[in-house]
Amino acid sequence: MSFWLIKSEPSEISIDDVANYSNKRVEWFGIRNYQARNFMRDKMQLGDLALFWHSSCKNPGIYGIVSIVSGAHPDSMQFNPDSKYFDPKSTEEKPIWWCVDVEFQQKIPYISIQELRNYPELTEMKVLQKGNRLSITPISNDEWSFIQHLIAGK
DNA sequence: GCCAACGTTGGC
DNA sequence: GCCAACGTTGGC
Repeated sequence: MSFWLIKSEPSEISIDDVANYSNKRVEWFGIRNYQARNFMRDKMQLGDLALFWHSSCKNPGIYGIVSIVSGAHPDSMQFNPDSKYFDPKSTEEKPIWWCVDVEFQQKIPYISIQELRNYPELTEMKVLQKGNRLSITPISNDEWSFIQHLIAGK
C-alpha cells in the first residue's frame, strides 16, 4: 500500500465537501498535469491513503485523510463541454485524462505548512520543495508514520 | 496582488 | 528538437 498527498483548493472541493457528499466519495476529476495523471493512472491502488491538502487559501496545509476507492478510470469532465475541464482533443475511445475516486476517512487537527517545515523528518516532502506545483505527490512510509504521530499528539 | 517556478505551446 | 513566450500554480 502506498501513501499520497493530494491538493485541492477548498473553494473548489474542501475536506468538508468530501465528508458531505453522498457515500462520502468523489471522483478526483480535473487533474490536467501529466505527472499527476500518471500517478493516478499507474501507481495508485485501491486502499491507498492520502493526506488531504488545502491550497491557494488563507491557511494552506493538511486537513484530513482520504482513501483511494477505485482503480483508474477516464476523468468524466474531459468529455463535458460545459465543464472548465473539457478537453476537445480527448475521445471516449482514447481518453487523455485519468483519475480515481476518493473517499473521506477523517478530518485531522490542522497541520500548517509552516509547522511541517519545522520538522527535519519532513524536509524531503515534495509539497515543501521550492517551486513544487504538483497536485498529487507520493508520501514515503517514514513521512506517513511521522505525520501519524504528529496527529496522535495533537 | 505579487512573483518565482514550472509546464505547455508553437514557430523555426 | 530547440527555446522564447505564455499561462498557471500557489505560497507569501
